Amino acid sequence: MRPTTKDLAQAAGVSLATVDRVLNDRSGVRKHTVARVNEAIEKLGFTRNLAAASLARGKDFRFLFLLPRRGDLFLQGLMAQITEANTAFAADMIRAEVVPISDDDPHKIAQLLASYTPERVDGIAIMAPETPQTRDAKARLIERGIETVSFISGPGTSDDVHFVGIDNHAAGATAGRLMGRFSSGRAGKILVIAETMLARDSLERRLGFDEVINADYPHLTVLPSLETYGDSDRAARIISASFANHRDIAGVYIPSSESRLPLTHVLGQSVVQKPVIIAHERTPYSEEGLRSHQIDALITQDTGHLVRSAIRILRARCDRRHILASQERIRIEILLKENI
Amino acid sequence: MRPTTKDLAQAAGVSLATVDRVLNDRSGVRKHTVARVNEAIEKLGFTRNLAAASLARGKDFRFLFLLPRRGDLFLQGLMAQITEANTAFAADMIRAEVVPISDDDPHKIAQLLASYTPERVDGIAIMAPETPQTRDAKARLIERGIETVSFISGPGTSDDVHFVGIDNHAAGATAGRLMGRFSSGRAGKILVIAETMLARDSLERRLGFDEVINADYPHLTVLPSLETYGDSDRAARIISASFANHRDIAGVYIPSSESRLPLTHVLGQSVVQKPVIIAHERTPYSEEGLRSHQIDALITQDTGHLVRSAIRILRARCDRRHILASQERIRIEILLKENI
DNA sequence: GCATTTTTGAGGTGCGTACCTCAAAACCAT
DNA sequence: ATGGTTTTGAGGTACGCACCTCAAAAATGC
Repeated sequence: MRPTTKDLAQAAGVSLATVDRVLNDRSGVRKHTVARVNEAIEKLGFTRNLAAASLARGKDFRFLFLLPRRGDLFLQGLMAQITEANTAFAADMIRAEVVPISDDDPHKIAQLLASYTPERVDGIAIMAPETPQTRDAKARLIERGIETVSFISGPGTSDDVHFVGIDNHAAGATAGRLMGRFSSGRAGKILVIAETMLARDSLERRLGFDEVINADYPHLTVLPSLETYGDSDRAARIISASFANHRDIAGVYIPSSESRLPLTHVLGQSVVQKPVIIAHERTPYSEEGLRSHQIDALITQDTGHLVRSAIRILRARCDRRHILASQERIRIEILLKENI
Repeated sequence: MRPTTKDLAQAAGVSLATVDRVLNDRSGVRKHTVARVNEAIEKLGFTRNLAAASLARGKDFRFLFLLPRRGDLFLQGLMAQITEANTAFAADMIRAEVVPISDDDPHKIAQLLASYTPERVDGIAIMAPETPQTRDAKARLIERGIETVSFISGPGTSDDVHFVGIDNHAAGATAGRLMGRFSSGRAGKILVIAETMLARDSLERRLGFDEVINADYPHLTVLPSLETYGDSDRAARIISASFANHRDIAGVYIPSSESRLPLTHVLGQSVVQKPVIIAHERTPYSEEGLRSHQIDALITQDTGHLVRSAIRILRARCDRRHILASQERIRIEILLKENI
């Protein structure tokens, strides 16, 4: 049978109360005694029974996901995953809710963060660009005892908060490698179409992409990024112009998570030879594009994994429990038609 | 606050004892009453507090992983993951142990399975080819109340047991697609080197591989599979012979999880143009091959995910709890140097 | 309507931990 | 040694549920 706190107390020659004080590092125990208890923990291989602990604590956890308000397919998928995770984690006394934010207004976000109290919220996953304002607000949240993780949107330089997401530079490099290898030595231009290059993710992806293309595929030239700003008319105009200017477009790379708008306009162009098309994120639209051979490859991150990982990390930090790093690492996935 | 069994009893107008009988479907409750309780569950949105339940039950779970005795790098990695999972799941009262088996002796495996009793073992993950003997043995295990899952090695036709692993046909097809696209229109032969084609995984992968190559890359010809039987001398001989016979080897595909042996001999050949090399599974060796550009792509499955998924499924089935399918789906991953 | 069977209620115990109180013991400086 | 402070012990309650017993109530068969 597994050792309990009683066994621990006996082995360490102290009382249950003292064991409890050590386990939940409460004050009022001499260093010497703490050491004795810890030795006993080692010796017996004691592991806290989390079931009993969370039962005794009688606490339930409330986590928030602060997500950009604009509801593209990727974000919709993300929200669906949060709903699903909610039912899955219900048994663990965990609820997760989505809070829509305007990710372009750091001041407002900081204000929102400042409004949360530990009584109502235990942890927050934030998908927003890192700014001085939000960084400060996060620091103050932690002081108040609310855990935070950076979600999907780029890792801050601050190491004190976890980041749940992928290395976008590497993701771009992966796209670059595929573009190079898929284009079969054919010389030409590469079109890069983003929603906006102000977004850090797109920027980093482009850097990684360029690095690989420039290093290993000299016959390919990456054109300056086009930005749609989410505007269909504008997208139609600039994409058509690019195809008119360059007769030798060998590939199209779409670093944004929203690929639908740029893709519809790219696919509408008449071309001699179909360019290699690589986009990011799995959505019903992009998946269909892959199936019908319109898209050649997708670089994705598993949204279900992202959500569950964020929740697990927040939960573990609430109990200052150890995190299993290998489980929480989000991988850069490559999707072809065959392994959808 | 979350509703408890007391709230349920009150809402349904029955006693706690009856609620308990319904929840743990014990006998002796009229259909009518069961329905009333279930309605109350719906209405209140009651969820069993698993922490309390598993605490009250006071049970700990013991799961076994029956893995082939031969200890190649892939299996070593798998075992490391089981050890790691063990510490991670300790808090949930779950222990996992590895039992080495000879996967070529169905009779012995069936015998081993027959020796397990529900008192000592709660669930078993079995990595072995499906045979009539093992299938029967599994069925008898389930009758005795021991849960089983098929692990990595091919899904049986029987739907009553879960399968934790990838679709090997699709994995082979993915490899085929990459081979076709990476070989840049260059015509030639494709060498397939397996440990043995008696293994169902290798067979299915090869089928998927051929399907794609034959359909979309007519300039590539897939040669009959070479089998090393894990013998280094034999590998050296047959691989050298193949390279001598065919001057135009454009690619090498290694469907087995053990890629070290075939690869060392392939890399030793002197060739005019380096063939595209695609292998399976991430090991320290194959990872290094990817880094040093010796291997062009790896098709892998996440061993950590495999192990945790098997444990979660066994655990859920012990409590006849619902399984979150999306979390347990093992993906076919593509690894390039950039997204290692 | 009777005896018999089935269903239900009431109540208890225990799981391993958290957290509380109060008193006793050990330690410390003077 | 004295008083004051810190550390420890003993004991309790509570958490939500599983599982048990025994008696009462209800349904059933004849």
